[in-house]
Order: sequence, then C-alpha cells, then structure tokens
Amino acid sequence: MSSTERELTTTSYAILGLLAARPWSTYELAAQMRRNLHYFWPRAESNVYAEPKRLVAGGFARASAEPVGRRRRTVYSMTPKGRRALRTWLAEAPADPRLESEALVKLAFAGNGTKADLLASLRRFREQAEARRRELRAIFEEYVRGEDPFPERIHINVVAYRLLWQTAEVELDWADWAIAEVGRWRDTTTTPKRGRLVRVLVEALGEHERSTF
Amino acid sequence: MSSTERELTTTSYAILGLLAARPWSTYELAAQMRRNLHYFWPRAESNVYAEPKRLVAGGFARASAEPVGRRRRTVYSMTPKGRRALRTWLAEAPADPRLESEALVKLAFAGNGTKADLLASLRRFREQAEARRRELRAIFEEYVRGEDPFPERIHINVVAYRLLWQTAEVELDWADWAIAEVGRWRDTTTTPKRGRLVRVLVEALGEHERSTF
DNA sequence: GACAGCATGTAATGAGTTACATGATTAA
DNA sequence: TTAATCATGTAACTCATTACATGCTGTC
Repeated sequence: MSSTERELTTTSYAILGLLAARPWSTYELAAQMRRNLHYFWPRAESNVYAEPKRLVAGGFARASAEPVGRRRRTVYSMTPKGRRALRTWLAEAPADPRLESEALVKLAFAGNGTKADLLASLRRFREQAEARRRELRAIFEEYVRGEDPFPERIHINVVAYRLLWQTAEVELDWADWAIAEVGRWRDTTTTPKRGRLVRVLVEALGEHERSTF
Repeated sequence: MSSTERELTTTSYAILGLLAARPWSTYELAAQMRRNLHYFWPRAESNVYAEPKRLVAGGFARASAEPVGRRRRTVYSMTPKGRRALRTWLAEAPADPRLESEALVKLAFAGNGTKADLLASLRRFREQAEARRRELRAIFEEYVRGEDPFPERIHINVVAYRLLWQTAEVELDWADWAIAEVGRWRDTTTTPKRGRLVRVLVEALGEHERSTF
C-alpha cells in the first residue's frame, strides 16, 4: 500500500476481471483476450504477459510457477486485495470510448489521392467489418446451439455482443453506401451537387426523428 | 532519405493531410484535430505539438517562426516530399480499426460488481453517445444552413459524418435497450431465462437477413 | 525424425499521455 | 486591474508495440 504504488490501468482491470473467475496461465489469458476483449479492448499479447507481473507487484494477484518440461508456466490467481480493487473500479464512471480508424483518416484526406485509392480503402473497411460480423455470427451460433463455454455469463455476453453486432452491421451498410456514393464522383476533389449531399444529411437526421419521437 | 529515418505514423499523416490544404500554426492544428479527427483519430494535444517537429526533422514539413509579442508561434507548411509521402500512404491499405470502450470492459466483468454500478456505467455510455450525436447534429446543421467552413470538402465530410452519426445512433438505441434489459435482472450474476436471451441474438441475426437478402 | 504450430516468454524502443508552466488577450 | 480563457509550448514517464527467441507436442 505504499504511496508510490502505480495506478492500475484498464488493462489491469481487464486481467483482474478474468482472474476473478478462476486462475489462468498467461497463455490462457492471452487467448481469452484475443477471443473476446479484443473487440473492445485490443492489446498486443506481450502486454498480457507484462500486466500480471504488475498485478503481482501490487499485491492484486499471486503467481505460481508450474514446470512444463524444462520450461516454467506461470499461473496467476487473484488476491482479496485484487477483488476489492476490481469491485471499486466497477463503481467508477467509465472513460470516454475511443475509436481509431485509419480508413476514416484516409477518407478525410482522400482529396490528396486518387479515387481508386479511396475505393480500395473503403473496400478494405468493408472487408474488416464483414470479417468481424462473421466472427460474431460464429459466436452467436454457439449460443443458439447451447455450446457456449461460459453459460453462466450468457446474460452479460448477449448484451455486449448485441452492440458489437449492430455496430458491424452499420459499418457494413455504410461501406456499401459509401462505395456507391464515391463511385458516382468524377474524382476525389470535384464536389458533386451540393443539394444531393445535404439531402443525405437531412435524411440521416430524419430517420432518427422518426425512430425517437 | 537516410535509412535511420523513422517511419511515419498515422498521426503523422493526419497532420500532413491538414498541411496539404494550407499552412497551420500548431494551435490551429490542435483545434482542427479536436474538432474533426478526434472522432476517429483521437490524440492528446501535446502530441500535436510534437508531431510536426518530427515531420520537419524528416523533411516532410517546414517550420517558420513568427513572433507574437514576446512569444514565438510556429507555423508549419508542407514540402513536396511530404506531399509525395501522403499520396503514397493514401494508396496503402488502412490498418484494422480499433475500438476501446471501458464501458464494455466494465459490462464484461459486471458480475463482480452491483447491478446499480452496471446501470450507472451504461447510463454514462448513453450520455457519451448522446453528446456525440449532439455535436454531430450541430455540424450537420451548419451544412444545411450552408455555413460549413470547408465547402470544397463537403462530399468527403458528408460520407464520413454519416458513419459517425449512424454509429452514435446505434449506440444510443443499444444503451436504451441494455438499460431496460439489465433493469429486468435480479442482480448481475443471476442468469435470466436462457430462452429469451437466445431469442435476442436470433432476432439480431434476423434483422440482418431481412435487410440484406 | 522433421516440421508445423502451439505455448511461453524477454528486450528494446517509442508514441502517446499526464502534468506542468507561462505569455497573450478579452471581458467585467 | 483582475480574472478567465486562449494560445503555446516542455518534461517526465510509461504503457504498449514490434521484434525476437526458444521449448514443447502432435502428426505425417
């Protein structure tokens, strides 16, 4: 409890959250991060090896080394202090979400490149969204078939996955529309009829009015 | 062109993209990043002060110092090398997008906290989405009134903003639904009727089938 | 017995963040 | 003339990434 103790990061709490269910080896933690958290808290694997060490240093987790042949495998488990920290953190307001999309940056500055480049970038965006939707669908089907690995967490997972699914849907639909729209342009710098573009915005706003009021 | 030259990051290209339009002072760059890029490439302001220096070091931009009272103000502009680099980058495939949502991490591990905590977190998520929608609506209305500051970029901005808007909409709708759903739970750990939860997933899938096939 | 892929890490480096500092300008 | 806020940065720190390394295990 020294005052020099570092603050835990969201990544710390993500690991703690996993440890709250049961002890995990680092590799299992990495696999689990890749399978699920990766959609809303992506981190490189090496981080998943580093973070538990920090948790142990702070007294939030315990490490036990099991030999596997000539190598060691470290299995981490949670301490009461870790559990308290997790509970406290869950009561705090979440930070603002953060989206990083290189495809949108490229779109924003597309005027400095060719129309073909922009279309290729949008198509890539579309593929990424479609890949995500495919992965989510596979998970959904596990649930429908009753083969989900953590049935006691289904209520939480359904809520979370629903957002991810709908986001992927919106991105896909948008990508199709955007590709068609850009396809109508002469090039990336010539502005098409302003009236039509403004109408797109008004329609977007309008859909909302209908659905909320 | 020394081989020790560092690679440019997406942030570098974002700044280059702005410089492609005209010279900017660092403060203006920061303001512009805050106003627009922030939605899909959020960066701390200090970064916006550091990045142009790296661009200058690499020969991608030029800095000119203008005194303002006893202080200096640095104005950056683009070099031909910078313009070439930007064009080349636009032709490359965009990296995978990346979403970081602490609210979703808290949802994923909500079983370790109270229902009240989870609801508070979801409400915060909702507020964040609503704030974003409000900001976007204000920008939209500028366009509708014909008061947008860069009318020559309207075709690009309309495409980009439409995605941001629809994403905000989905998040809002989801948040409302999620708050209602969690409201029906006894607590964060008791699993409600599995059948109903699975139906939610099936319906999500179903909406898609209808709209695409 | 070799090869692919799974499992388990370490090291170096750097982009980005937070925190701090202070001059200029405007409104009250 | 304050006070607030706009404008303009610097410094320290660290989380996270990329790149590397190597043991284990099943299979052909």
